[in-house]
Amino acid sequence: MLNIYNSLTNRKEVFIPIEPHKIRMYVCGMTVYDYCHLGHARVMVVFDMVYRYLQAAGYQVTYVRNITDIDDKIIKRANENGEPFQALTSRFIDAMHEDERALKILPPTHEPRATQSIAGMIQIIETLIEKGFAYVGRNQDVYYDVSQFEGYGKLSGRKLEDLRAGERIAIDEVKDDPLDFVLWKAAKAGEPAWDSPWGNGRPGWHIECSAMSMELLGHHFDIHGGGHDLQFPHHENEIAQSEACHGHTYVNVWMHNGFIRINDEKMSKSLNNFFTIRDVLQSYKAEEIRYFMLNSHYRSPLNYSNESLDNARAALTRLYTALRDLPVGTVLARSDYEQRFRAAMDDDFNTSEAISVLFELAREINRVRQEDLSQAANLGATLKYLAGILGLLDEEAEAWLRGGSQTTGLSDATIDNLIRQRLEARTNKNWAESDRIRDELKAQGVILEDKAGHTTWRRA
RNA sequence: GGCUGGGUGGCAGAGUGGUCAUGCAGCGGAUUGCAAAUCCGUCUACGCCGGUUCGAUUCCGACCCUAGCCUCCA
Repeated sequence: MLNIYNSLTNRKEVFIPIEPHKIRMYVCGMTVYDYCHLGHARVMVVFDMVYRYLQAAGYQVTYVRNITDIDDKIIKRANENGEPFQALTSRFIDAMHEDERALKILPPTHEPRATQSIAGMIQIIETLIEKGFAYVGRNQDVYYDVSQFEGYGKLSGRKLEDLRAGERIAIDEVKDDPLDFVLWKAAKAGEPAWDSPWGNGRPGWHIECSAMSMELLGHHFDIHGGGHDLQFPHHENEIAQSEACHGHTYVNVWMHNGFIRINDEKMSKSLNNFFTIRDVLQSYKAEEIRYFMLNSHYRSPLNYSNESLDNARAALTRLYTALRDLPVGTVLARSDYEQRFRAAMDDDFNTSEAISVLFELAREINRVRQEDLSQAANLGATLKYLAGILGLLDEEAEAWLRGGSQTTGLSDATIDNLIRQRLEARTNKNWAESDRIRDELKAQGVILEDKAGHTTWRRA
């Protein structure tokens, strides 16, 4: 039985889909004006893991992850670059897809863009105005009237008076209440704009997700996810808009992933302490990034450091080493390993515990491979199968181990050649020469392992 | 100030009212020409102070420290 922690109720709940065997899930994606950083990578990886596991658990999942391709930052950046905003966004959408492919992120079922749902947004705003939840402000922007929505604050656990008492609420003459948020922004000269009943303008940030999710998933769906920082105000506002518009529950389960940190501080654009995915891919394999993220629970903060990535590399090396040289096997049906793996995943996606099962499989493979190779192969198939649910261990073991972090100066052919020379020395019991060659390779980041009849190698 | 979280062994990171997380590192052994890899064994824990309990790292309360949100942010 699957349990998911629901940010709306602050506790784990038994998950019951609205329609049996089907799940409709929406995740807030990127605003595309720059390269994705590790924080974005975490959202991608976490919800990719969720998507994969829900499917492995037998659900038919419709997964929507949007792209925000119009907003103030995009306009600003496009102006700085002196290019149309569409040129900017399409470039970074391509870059994002490249990063996702590297990280083995499965494409969502739908990937809608804000600019393609303007009509839907206008429709919602019109309904909100009709129902008295929205008004045109003194600057021609359209605002949501927070005081009209009874449940405002239920997701983030805030009360309106607490919010008003907040230190950072600025007085704003154009709104009735400083907490009211913008649904539609009137365009200034030269800004991208769409025609609307309130004049030329563009959507506010929150409305796009209400419109896109509604178009693709209906007015009521199962899971809505995103980074923890979106809980307030973004998701709170989404609930306010959608539920005021349709008059019933918008989403059953809200999921929020924790942040990536640098030196115990949130990684973010505003703090300028971020690493882009492509930065990190210079020194580490994508799978190492993925493992690093999955090794801790999705709601925990995750401190980024080279040590953590090195750790991930060592862990993956151990798993791939167990898989190396195994014949093809059959996945063990209903094994104790699989049951414990699923039990861990059913407990709010406890990937850390699920991964520990992978290591137990690896140990068992190593234990039995001498006496019972076919059993080892079956265990190996089981290991690959379970790891696959997390999007791990998808590579061929030998290739992964030889791949290393980055290509060393030595070519595979050179390495093989040196190994041949060393083999000759060993046949003649010329240990000094044999060790010299091994040290030489080690200095180049190549580690040798002498087996019964042959020598294998891997890059450190 | 309001609201959420978190403090676990050398490091990373799960979890539990009374037997093991797991990975890396350390130590001892097996194996090896020596290594590497692997296997077996093994050591360093649960912020602080009280309470509940036969027993608490795990439940309750206070305290200290720390992160996040309250402004764009994954």
